[in-house]
Amino acid sequence: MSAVRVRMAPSPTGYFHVGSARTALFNWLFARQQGGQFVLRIEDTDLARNRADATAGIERAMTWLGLDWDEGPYFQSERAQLYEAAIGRLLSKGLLYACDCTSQQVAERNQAAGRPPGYDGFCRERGLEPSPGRALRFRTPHQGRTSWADVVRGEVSYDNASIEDFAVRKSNGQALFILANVVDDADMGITHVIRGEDHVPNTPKHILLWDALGLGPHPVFAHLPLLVNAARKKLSKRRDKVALEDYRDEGYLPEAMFNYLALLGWSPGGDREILSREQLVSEFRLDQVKSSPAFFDEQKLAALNAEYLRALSPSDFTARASEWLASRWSPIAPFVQERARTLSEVYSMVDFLFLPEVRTDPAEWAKVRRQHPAFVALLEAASAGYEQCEWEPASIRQATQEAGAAVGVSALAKAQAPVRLAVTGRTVGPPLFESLHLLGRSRALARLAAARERALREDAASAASPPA
RNA sequence: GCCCCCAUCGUCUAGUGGCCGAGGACACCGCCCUUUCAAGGCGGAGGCACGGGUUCGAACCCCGUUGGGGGUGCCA
Repeated sequence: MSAVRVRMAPSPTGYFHVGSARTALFNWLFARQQGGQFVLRIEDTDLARNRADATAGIERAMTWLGLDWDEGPYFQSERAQLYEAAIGRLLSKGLLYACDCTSQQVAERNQAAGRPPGYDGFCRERGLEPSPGRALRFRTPHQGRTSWADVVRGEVSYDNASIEDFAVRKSNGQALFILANVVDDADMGITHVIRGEDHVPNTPKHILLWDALGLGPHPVFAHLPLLVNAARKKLSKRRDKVALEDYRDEGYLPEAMFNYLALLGWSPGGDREILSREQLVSEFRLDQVKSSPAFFDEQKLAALNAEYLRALSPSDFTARASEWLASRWSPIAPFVQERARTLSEVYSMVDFLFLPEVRTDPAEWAKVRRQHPAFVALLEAASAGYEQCEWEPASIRQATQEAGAAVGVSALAKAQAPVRLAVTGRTVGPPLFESLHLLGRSRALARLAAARERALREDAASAASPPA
């Protein structure tokens, strides 16, 4: 009886997707309940899209959720020799062949022949020598079927003839995910591969490679249902709010998120929904996970979060809320410290970070408008610059300076005043560029637009009824 | 196009052949409580995609249809 070993294998894309969080959670629950190990492995075979700071983000997010790992993180980028050894073995068995087709050539041949997309096996019998500049492809068998008993979906089966000769090594010599994944799962003794449904089509390839490498019995596969948006499409970074840290920043409690995620695709049965971490560990059943996609419903998450909030003692609630509040403004705390004479003044210097819309003193508004004839033009120029620039204090400063110059305001100080009023509602406060940075681009732009409209409305009104 | 998968209220789900005249939760509506708003209590509307089988009996099993999704990269 071998102990359960599962793994979470994210690619370092710069943020931790809620779908990844759910996958990580189910792996973690299964490992903890079975008394097994949970391994963290970073799938960074594609150096081109690797982000140096991404791993830290993944670790931070998992730690926030309370998912601790027993081993790792391992990095595929440091394990290339292992993949090379596996490639050597496959090569010696004649299971790999070199290919110098470009994807464009493949596409053109397919189109010309009226074939569906996918590699056409052009080099399969050409006998090309493996060499730099040539990719290596797996010689997929043309007969037979590849199937497995998926823990959540039951028997899944593919006709081998429908599986293309997929690449395992790029022409630049780098091993591909599909190969690295199999080699690592074997090397790390992974017993259960629990991952998203989007990996189902990869699974027959994994099994084929696994067997070709003679790695013994393959792991048990469990493909979790996808998390979808309101349109029932896979959650994606472009369309949807998918970064776990965004939910954290908006004040969701990790224990509520933990509980909610556990309910996506699984249920304890009966009427219960609020379950502690311990209850989830003991009651979770991998083989009861549903196979249909689940909508990530923030409204329901919020309701659950509210229940967790109410369940806190008043002192715990105060502590958690204070901690969150502090985390929101602490990046500019040193600047506030220099300017505040009393603690009570701190509030008026940071309130713009918390208010949904700025509150502007009418007298200050009037004063700034009087002193800055180019008010509207400046806001417009600043908005245009802010949309383009990198969202860092130095770049924001430069964009502001350029916006000022564009409307004939050469002094940076003069260019700042209208922006500050629009964005913070005040004429004094912590340094503007740090404040903007912390506020975030979208909120900053929205406030600039609101102030501009207000000014235009006033101008229109005064033009309609000129003062006597 | 081809391959694979999925299908219970708007949403997350309970349901594994009789306990289902289908239960809970979120959202929605109404009432109560209440100085307000929440919270809480009570009630309401709302679903087994469709068609064939199998069976004494089907939300549950089988087949088909329809609808939806995933994949189809020298990405992961």
